[in-house]
Amino acid sequence: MAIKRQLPEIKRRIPRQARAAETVAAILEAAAQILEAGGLAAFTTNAVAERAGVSIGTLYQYFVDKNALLLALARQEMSAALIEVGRALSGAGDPAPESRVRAMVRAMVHAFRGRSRARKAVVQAILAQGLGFEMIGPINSFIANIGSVIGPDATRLPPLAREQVFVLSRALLGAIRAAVMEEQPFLQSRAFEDELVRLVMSYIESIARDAGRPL
Amino acid sequence: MAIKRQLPEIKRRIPRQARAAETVAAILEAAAQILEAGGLAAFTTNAVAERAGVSIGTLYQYFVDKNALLLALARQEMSAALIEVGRALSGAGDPAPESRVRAMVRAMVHAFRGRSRARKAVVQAILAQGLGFEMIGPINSFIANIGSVIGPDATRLPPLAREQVFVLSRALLGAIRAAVMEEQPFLQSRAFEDELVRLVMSYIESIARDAGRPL
Amino acid sequence: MAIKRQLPEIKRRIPRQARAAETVAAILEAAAQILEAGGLAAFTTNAVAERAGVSIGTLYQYFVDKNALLLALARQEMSAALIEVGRALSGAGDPAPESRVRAMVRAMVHAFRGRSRARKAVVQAILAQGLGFEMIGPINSFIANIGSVIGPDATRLPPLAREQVFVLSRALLGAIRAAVMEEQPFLQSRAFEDELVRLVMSYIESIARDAGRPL
Amino acid sequence: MAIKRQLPEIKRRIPRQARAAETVAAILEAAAQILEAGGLAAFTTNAVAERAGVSIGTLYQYFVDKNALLLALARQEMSAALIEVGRALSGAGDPAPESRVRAMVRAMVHAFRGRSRARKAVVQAILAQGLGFEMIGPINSFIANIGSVIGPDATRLPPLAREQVFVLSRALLGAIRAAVMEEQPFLQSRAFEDELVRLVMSYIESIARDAGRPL
DNA sequence: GATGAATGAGTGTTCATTCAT
DNA sequence: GATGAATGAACACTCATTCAT
Repeated sequence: MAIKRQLPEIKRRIPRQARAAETVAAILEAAAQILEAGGLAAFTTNAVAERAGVSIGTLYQYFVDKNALLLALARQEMSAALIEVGRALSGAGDPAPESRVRAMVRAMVHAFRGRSRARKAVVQAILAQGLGFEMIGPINSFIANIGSVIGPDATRLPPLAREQVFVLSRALLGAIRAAVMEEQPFLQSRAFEDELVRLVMSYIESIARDAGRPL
Repeated sequence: MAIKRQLPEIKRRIPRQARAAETVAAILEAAAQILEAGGLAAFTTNAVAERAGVSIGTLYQYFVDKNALLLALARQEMSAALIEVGRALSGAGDPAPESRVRAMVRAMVHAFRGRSRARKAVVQAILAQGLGFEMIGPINSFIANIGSVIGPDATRLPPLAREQVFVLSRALLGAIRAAVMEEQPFLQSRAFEDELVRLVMSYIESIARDAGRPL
Repeated sequence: MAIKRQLPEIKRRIPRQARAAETVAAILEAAAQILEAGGLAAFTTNAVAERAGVSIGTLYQYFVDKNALLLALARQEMSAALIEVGRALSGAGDPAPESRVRAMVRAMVHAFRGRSRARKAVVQAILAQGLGFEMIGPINSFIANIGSVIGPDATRLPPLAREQVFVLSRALLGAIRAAVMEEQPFLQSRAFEDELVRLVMSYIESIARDAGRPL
Repeated sequence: MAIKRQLPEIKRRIPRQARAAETVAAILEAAAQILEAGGLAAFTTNAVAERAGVSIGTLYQYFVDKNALLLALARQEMSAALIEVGRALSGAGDPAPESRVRAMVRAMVHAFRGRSRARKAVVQAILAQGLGFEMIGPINSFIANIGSVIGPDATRLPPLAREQVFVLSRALLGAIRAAVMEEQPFLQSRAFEDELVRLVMSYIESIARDAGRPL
């Protein structure tokens, strides 16, 4: 059994009181706003503290350094996005494969829409540190089981191979991410959604065909 | 007190002498090395000048500012990658669609391999400035005509729609980029290549099918 | 890459604590000393901070930029000089016109004596920015009413015309300034004072005569 | 007899050939243009050389350093102004004192009008170096004899005292200079000219009266 | 003589972080 | 716990000046 790599202590202290929790929330919200408004360039600890209405000293009481703040924000935003996607998928009405894929795609596009500059900056910073893996992990495992999620019991696909999970998840995320970052006007259009669905469906169908179990 | 009328020129002077050309090359090479070794964080004008073996003043004789240097590097790296891909594609022996796609995929993976951190940093910085479009433009137009490149004359596809070009190019690039950035061990494996080919082929086939011209 | 959204505020923060006020005073005093010792050429933010015994960061905590520091110093020096002149004038014993003019002239010469290089540099810098009007404003309005200040109630002059105020104030200031700048040995002599008084008195008398109300 | 203080060598070489003289002229003209367009801040040796159409090396062939260039320019501009004033005075028609003073005043205002920014910058720089005396010397001696210039033979005044010359010249110059530097709209108005004339005339008359020789 | 590529000390300014109060 | 004044290393960038060609 692999030893869990202990991540370096992120928080200086665990907030035990209601007030402390509020303070942390205020700081994170301020960080997101600053990021949204001015990008990574405007993201300074002093600016965040000021907007949060706390002193710079207080900020450092809860976050060891600037990076810890960024990481905490990244985790918060990512998990929010994942929850949204998960909810969309579990509540899908039509059980047809394509309907479920479409629901997922729509949820992802939606999740990446609001506060796009903040998310973009966070993603950028995270990637720059090579921590992308940690953050994308949940999405990864989610797509790994896409076969079972999609197919009816009879034609259920076996779990995808490592490379297949990788290619599918990164291709999908990559296309959405690029649309967000380049601020493409068609980001929320039906046509774009259609093509994303086509991307996923055709890939899965190809795998299913090769496995002798066409959907 | 630091405000100056600054004409919007990119290069400060066009190198007319052999020595100057060498200097520019040295600076660009140094920039790539610094980026490769330490990422965007280590990319300071002073560090680049020092590694290039020139004074900081000389660096500024050829690049208006730090950003211009980054842009110049980006253009250089991008065009190098594109040339590699183009060559691979034009020189493909087997005219079968899948062979050609495979050649392209292989060239792209190859192109993105060496000096990955430098390329990563460059790409990151470019995207952060919203200049992604300019840099990715050539790749875009390349994929836009993929239909005609791939199909036999009889079944030649019409040019892809804007959203289709976008989704296909970004999905493919996104998957490769992620593999590079996350330093995935399978980056150059046959399995990974196979899946990338599958991604492209299944997508194109799906379009062809919808257009009533199956490959 | 050095571009930032900068709100147009002059002071970065209003000093709320005693220590802060001391720091600001120390910086201003240091600035005056540096200017006095080496003129505008020696006036660098680093030099000022060092002489003030604070870090460069502290200096920037109280002054947005070098210019703001210069402006603050200018305001301080100017108002000090004006207060001196005002005091001299209000406290004059002899109400005879010439006595009052002499008191004013003496106060101005006195005010411009100490720390002449500092004042000179400050004035120079202010003028270079076209802010001369703002700084000289108080002196202007002071001289504008010189007629009423000087004359007995019966012969009180009407307010001077714009051009008259200008010529009289600039002529007087110009002569004093030149004596200071050229370090004329007679700066504080009685003879020099006499001639300045003559300059003002003869000008005013000429105006009074034209207005039909000889003093 | 006082030993003439040998001014530090200004020119590196005395231009002996026509071409060299042209080059020097071009550089000085370029310097004036740069100064006029962008003030002292834009006045860099490289900018001057470029506008003059010569290499920076050539500029340094004729001027030891930046300061020498500035000084040369100052001398040129000053003497041009003086010549203008002298011409105006010698060619005056009406011999009445006030007419002659008016001619002089008008010439001075005129001389300081064109290329005001350049002159302003030059004056500023000169003063900052404490070389004001050298430059204003000619003007000084000009005003010293104003008495004899003005009065008819019978009432000719004796030469003014040192302090009187100083006060009159500096007062007049100061008023004009201030109007130029503050870019006063009335600079060329008749009203302004009238007041300058009044300033000079009333001062001279006062002296004449004290000397028992009213004009 | 002329050129212009190269130099590098020096400037203004930022911002993450500390610590005395 | 909270504050915010103070710190100072680090950075981008300028420009007068030199000197090999």
